[in-house]
Amino acid sequence: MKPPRTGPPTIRDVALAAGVSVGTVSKALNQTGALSPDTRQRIIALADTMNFRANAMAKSLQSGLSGTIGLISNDSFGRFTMPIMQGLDQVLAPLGIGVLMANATDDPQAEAAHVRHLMAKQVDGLIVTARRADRRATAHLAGLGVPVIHVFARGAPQDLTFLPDDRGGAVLAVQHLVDIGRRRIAHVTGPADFEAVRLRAEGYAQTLAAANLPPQTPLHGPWSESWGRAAVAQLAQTAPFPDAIFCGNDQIARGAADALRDLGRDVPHDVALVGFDNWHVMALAARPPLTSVDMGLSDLGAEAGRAMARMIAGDTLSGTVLLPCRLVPRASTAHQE
Amino acid sequence: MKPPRTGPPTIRDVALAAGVSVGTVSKALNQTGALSPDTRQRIIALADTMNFRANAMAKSLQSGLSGTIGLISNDSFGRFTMPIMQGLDQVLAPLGIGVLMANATDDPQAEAAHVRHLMAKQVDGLIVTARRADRRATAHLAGLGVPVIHVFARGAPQDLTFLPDDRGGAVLAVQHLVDIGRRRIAHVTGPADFEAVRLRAEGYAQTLAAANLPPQTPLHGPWSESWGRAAVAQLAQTAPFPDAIFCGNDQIARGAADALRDLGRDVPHDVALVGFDNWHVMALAARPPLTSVDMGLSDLGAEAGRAMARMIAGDTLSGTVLLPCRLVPRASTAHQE
DNA sequence: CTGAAAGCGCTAACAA
DNA sequence: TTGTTAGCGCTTTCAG
Repeated sequence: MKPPRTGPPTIRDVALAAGVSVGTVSKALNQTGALSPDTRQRIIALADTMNFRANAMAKSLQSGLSGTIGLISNDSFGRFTMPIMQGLDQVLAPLGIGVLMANATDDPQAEAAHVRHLMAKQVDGLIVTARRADRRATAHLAGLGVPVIHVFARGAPQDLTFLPDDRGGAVLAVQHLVDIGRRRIAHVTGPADFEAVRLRAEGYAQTLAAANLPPQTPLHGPWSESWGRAAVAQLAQTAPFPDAIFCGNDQIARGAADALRDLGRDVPHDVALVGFDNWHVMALAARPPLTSVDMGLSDLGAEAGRAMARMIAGDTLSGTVLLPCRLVPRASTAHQE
Repeated sequence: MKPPRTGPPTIRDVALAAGVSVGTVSKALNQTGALSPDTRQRIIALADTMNFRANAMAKSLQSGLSGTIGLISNDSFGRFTMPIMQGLDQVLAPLGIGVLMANATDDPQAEAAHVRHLMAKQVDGLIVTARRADRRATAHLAGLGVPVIHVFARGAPQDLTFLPDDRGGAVLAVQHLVDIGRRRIAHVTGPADFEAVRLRAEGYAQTLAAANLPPQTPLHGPWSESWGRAAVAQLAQTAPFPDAIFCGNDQIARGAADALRDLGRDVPHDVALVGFDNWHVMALAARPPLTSVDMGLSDLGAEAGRAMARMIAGDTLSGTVLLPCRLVPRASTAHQE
């Protein structure tokens, strides 16, 4: 006398209950094969009342697809990763694809271990995100046998990469400053070895040139508020003082705003300010709230998700896709009467 | 003539190459069964050179365990979730357990959908994190058939919950202020409907009482910098002005620091400041850098991971575990000569 | 000490 | 239109 089966109902239980074979149930539930409409309906209804859920592991073993992808990132604060993850999940969850996270560090050794762990879990694809210094080492990502997509940080050239259009974002920002009548527009930004920094500086220079305005040499420093403050102090020593500053990120912009207030310069009246990232905790808390460039990270994630789904289905995609940025105007560039 | 097998090597390939049976390979690789030491070694070595990785899906189907758990959170910025995730992954990855993420919102409907998605992926357990308003609705988490652990936010009473010791953290903070000689210690904090807010207020009151100092009614407001500034303005209207403020989080503390500077009050000389969260982007960027209470979120995650591993193995755990907070002293309470 | 065989839950030919 | 059967890759009795 075998113990009365326990646990969730299997396809067998449904077949038994419906008085048909397992194969028939499978066909009914998957909308495949040729079945009389009413057996199909009957089985579907029955499965539903029995609360039957097909065992994902069995399906996976059968199909060779785990139905999960790996997301590997080295952005420990999650400031960039979370929005990307959100966009990703939003398109992948409805497709029945799950996202396995692995927090890597900058240690390539540890990162390789994470990749191994994810591969051992049989992920159907890998999304690689990173704080973006320049192109990162990706040796351990070669020949994995699954699609690899890079988001927000450039990866190996043969892989598909999604990036925000940094140059375009800078154009948006600087053109906005030009449009509100600013003429002496400075650029205070991050370390020069970031590709994004170079691209934004290009967008800055090119927009000024198009407007026949004098470009200024970008000021490079760390991505911090204190650098923003220091940069303003530096700017204050050389006349004429700018009437606008395009900042490389919101932290720098916020530091600049604080320093300008300490100097008695009004933002936006004396100096208009634009940041980058549209990081709400910074942009909204700053005094005044910062106009900023939004990189649309969740869109980036969503696009990567769609591409991943296609690649899992067999398409082969590669190259670099730039997604547009969006300007979010706030008080730091508000029109003055 | 069948096509020459492709794809990763299976246990069959190893068995063939080793000239033994599949069962033997399984035993060798899993350190189970009774095998002669040298066949075991030989097989292990061979599998290694063949770069054999046991198919996780087949193992899962066999064991009934997917080797993944779900992490569901509604903290869209990831500020609280990421450190928890990190601790979790740190203990779970070496155990071969992956973490599937689902970004819920506050919408219970959507959250239920996420839970269904995770359950469909056959997760072996569920970790629930949240921005913590009070005990959240958890109806959709009942009777899932897998262990559920709540981290950082209180869940259903029958589930295991890991929380930071908010009251203890507050005691640490206020005692520190007492120790550096402050006597008029105010408390500016978040909305009163957060359990954490109530607990911290209790710790505050109890520490003052123990030191024979006059307690002040906590000032409640949103978790924002602007509330920190507003609260200082409010405090400024009632003499005597405090010589220390214990703030409910780092954003409030930072707002307070800014407002105090605008008022010409020196921090820490005139007013010492302690924040909560030890959120680096706030605590370090503030002027001066903030002394803060660290909730040890990654420890919380690590503990939850260990507990989850035990529960998956069959242990049944429940109740609420409080983990200690840690005070991180910085310039905002620095000793003055 | 090792091999053979059953079976985890499901899908997909192929038969009936 | 439906049932039967052979696996997917692995573990685990049970024989030998």
